[in-house]
Amino acid sequence: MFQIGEFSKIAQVSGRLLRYYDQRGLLTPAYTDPQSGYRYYTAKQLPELNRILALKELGLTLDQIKRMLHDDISAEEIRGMLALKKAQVEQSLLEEMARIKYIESRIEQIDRDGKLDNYDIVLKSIPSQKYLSTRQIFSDLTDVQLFGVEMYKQLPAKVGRTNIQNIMVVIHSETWEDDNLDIEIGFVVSDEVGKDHIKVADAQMTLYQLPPIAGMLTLVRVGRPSLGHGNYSALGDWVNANGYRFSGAGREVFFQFPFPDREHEAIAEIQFPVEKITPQLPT
Amino acid sequence: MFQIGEFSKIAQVSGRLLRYYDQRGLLTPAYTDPQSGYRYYTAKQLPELNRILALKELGLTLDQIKRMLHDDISAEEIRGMLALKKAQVEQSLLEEMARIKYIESRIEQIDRDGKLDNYDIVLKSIPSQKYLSTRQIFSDLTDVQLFGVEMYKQLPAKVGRTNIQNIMVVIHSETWEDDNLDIEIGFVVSDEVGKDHIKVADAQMTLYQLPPIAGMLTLVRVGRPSLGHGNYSALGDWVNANGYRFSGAGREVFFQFPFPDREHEAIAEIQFPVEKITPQLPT
DNA sequence: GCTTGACTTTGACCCCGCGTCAAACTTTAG
DNA sequence: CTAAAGTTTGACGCGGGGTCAAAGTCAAGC
Repeated sequence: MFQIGEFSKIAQVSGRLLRYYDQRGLLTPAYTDPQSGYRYYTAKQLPELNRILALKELGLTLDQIKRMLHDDISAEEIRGMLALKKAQVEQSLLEEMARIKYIESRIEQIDRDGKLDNYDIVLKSIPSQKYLSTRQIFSDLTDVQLFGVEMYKQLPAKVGRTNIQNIMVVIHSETWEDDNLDIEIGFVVSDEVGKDHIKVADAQMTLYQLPPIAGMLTLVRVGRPSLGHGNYSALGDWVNANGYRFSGAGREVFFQFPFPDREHEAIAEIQFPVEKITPQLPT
Repeated sequence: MFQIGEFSKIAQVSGRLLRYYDQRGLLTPAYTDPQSGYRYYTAKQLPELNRILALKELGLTLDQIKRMLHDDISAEEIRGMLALKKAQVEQSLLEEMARIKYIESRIEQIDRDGKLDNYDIVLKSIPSQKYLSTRQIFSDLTDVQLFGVEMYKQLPAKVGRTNIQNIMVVIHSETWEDDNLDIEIGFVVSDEVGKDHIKVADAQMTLYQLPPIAGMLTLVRVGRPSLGHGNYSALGDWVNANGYRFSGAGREVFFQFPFPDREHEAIAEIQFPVEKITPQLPT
């Protein structure tokens, strides 16, 4: 019989850990003095403790270990738990590898520019939204801007001021040609809106439900849209560096619309749906 | 100006997180109503929040991020922090890879034997210890056992009962030949022991300080030593599966010495110093 | 102006696996 | 028998918030 201190020296663990495992019901001392509360361990408990430590090393939680030790679980079930744990560790391994590449790309960016970017790229998920929009070929960006102004004038009265959220522009053009822009423009609206055919400045606007998007790469641009060309290339760099690819049309959501007299105050979030290129585990 | 709920929807984060970042001084709302305490955010704070989220994605702590944002830190310092973080992530990547191999080896072991082993292998570090021992060539294991019994009879009186810890046996033989065992046997003793030349049964015992060992692979054997041959091969499997190699002579530390009439109650910890084979990062 | 319902506030507890005190008690060596 | 060494329970802390609860505030519609 060893006192807790002696046992902890033999096993190279702290006394606190032994008390904690007692309290959690993982390793109960062979004898506990009812008067003093002193815990006494035997050498036979050393392998029991080692089993706990070995399972902990595998990354299992103490509750899982407790179940494996006390509830008699079949070898098959234990195998399953280990296989699950292995899959989880492999997953986090992939995430760590992505994190390293991401850190590397930020370091390279500092080496190139001598400072951190003034924008940051964030991967989010976007819930389903209702979108009241029209799709047209615009021959000039100014026309797009004017159409936005017109929407701000007319739509609040038609669908209710409180139902209107942000102007969103979807860029359907594959390439950017200033005089041939295939663009969808409209408002993200709340679920209450039911009317689905509304005219704004000779354009027919229709309402539909956008699907949720699990992986949406976003970047906020502050200031004149025309000054933000570097933003798009930054997104391209990001997908290359982090092992993603674009999986759909990009959008811009305007939190502050670029009204003609206040273009420099515009704030927009550039969004691109992306998907991860299936990664390979190192061998 | 957005209320916290609206802002949290735009940014796809919880309101709790925004309040928490306010409290931690990471992102203070553009305006806080002194009467009601309501927080109001502007669209310009969206990029600020995104910067925080991006840095968090890199694995930095909130305190580190706060310093990067507020204390004006040079790009060079930021680069250093990122490089440090990268090294840390690489380290934990290596550990995860080791963990996966370890889990795999346990799964294979279940597939082979249909159940979990009844022993577990644990890697510890061992502090420096004083060792009072003699090294001899024994022609028979029984002689080793009898010498141990003799030590238990004579040594407590000579160095003090409370100073004696466990019998430890170091196996210097490279190969195991039953009739030619190069073995060191003695007691681990407390630091108080000063006498360094003591005779036990015609053998001269000398005292010296064992160095600490950072990586000691251990396994507890319960029962007759002769029945524990599988233990040694299990240790060999472990080092192969986990990318280590043996780096010195093995030992056995007896928590319950195998006295001739109670061999089946013996409990010993088999110890082998090991070192990690330098691992390679995946590319 | 009032009500109602939606929103927001602060505060507290919870998670995990212990490390690290502190104050009071018990055992052990001499 | 005493002093020193060991042990007990209990509480707080960590990191990054999630998840209530109770109370206060705001905006829309009448």
